[in-house]
Amino acid sequence: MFAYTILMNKSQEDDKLKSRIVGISAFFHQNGRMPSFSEIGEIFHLSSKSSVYKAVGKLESKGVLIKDKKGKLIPVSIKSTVKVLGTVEAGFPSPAEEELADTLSLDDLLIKNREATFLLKVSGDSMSEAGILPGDMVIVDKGETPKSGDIVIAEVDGEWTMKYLKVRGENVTLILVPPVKNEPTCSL
Amino acid sequence: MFAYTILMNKSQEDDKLKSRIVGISAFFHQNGRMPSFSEIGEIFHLSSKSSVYKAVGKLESKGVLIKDKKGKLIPVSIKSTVKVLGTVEAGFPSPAEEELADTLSLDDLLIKNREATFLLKVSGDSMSEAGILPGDMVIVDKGETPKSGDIVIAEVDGEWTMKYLKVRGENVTLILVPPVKNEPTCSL
DNA sequence: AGTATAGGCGAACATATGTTCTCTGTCAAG
DNA sequence: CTTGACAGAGAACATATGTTCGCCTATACT
Repeated sequence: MFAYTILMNKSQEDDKLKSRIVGISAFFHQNGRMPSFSEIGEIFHLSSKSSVYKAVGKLESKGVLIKDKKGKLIPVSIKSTVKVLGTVEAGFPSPAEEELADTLSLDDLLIKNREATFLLKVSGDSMSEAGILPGDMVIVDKGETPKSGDIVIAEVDGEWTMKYLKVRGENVTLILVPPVKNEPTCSL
Repeated sequence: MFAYTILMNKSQEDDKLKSRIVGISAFFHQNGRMPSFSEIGEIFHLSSKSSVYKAVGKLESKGVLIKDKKGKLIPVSIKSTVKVLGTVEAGFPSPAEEELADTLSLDDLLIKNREATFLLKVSGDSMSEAGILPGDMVIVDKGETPKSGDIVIAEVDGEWTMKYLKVRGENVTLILVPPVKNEPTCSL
């Protein structure tokens, strides 16, 4: 009939918030959109929309959720999918480290200009020294203007090959955009 | 006062549909959600929701859009971000090829188990033969059970290194999942 | 004791939502 | 010229939406 509030300490409260975020995240990745307030009610096991409203407001004040000007939820940290950890030699992530892990989306990390980006498969081994082996796939951004030192895809004598772009003067219009500084490609 | 329909031939019709999909895609990537029917009306320059309903139904019959059981639009080809093309040697994509290009999301391509996937930076050069150079980032899926021949991240004498897993008998629990067959890693 | 606070329920409200209906004008085919 | 198909407008409808208010209970703090 009435609500029986179960008080909890700080860590329990954090666990509660985290599990709620996980629930919303699961809904988002399953349905391709953010849940409505009544749907959040089902996720949180709240039978009242006003309770959902308060809970969402709390999550919003913590910066986990953001609303539209129309009140609709927009995915912010929800959309990000991969946790980022340290180096391999530094040791593998412990559960404690996972808590502090930052998350990001591979799409957002690797793609700058969505319309001008392509995926190509490499068949030659001309760039094997740079870690690009035959069979790898490369992400190409043809919207960027190539800088000297970049790896570019250029037409040489009617054939397309991957080369370093070293000096100016060549009429090359397509480059391989480096998502990380000094690491000019992504092979997989 | 009334609608003046401008009839158009086949290619013009395709252009119209494509521009509408582009409009919806732009809305999705800008707002993080699919537009409502009234918002689609603004995108399509339709002042009536029923016209939007018909237009959406047409797009739906072509498989470009899919609806919930609740009538809400879910992103399908909209979410995908990168066009996939042929090999480098096969020649660079012409505008005609771009039309036929398939699109996919890097997240969906590279990540199987979202909760168990991490991003690690490589500092050693133990796997340089496989194209994994120092400074590269690798995608690790610790939810998969390693197969022989996979590249795994294992603890050897208290240190974490990347090695090939060749035979059984080692107590390794974390592997590097190969998103493409015979290409067991992604470096960038 | 009493008071305050936090979290939840339920009702109410204005608006937005998807859906269906009829109607109007334009074009192409008969 | 007539007919039918097509695309859009406009109104109507049932439901879903986000938001606000008042009331409740259980704990925490004087």
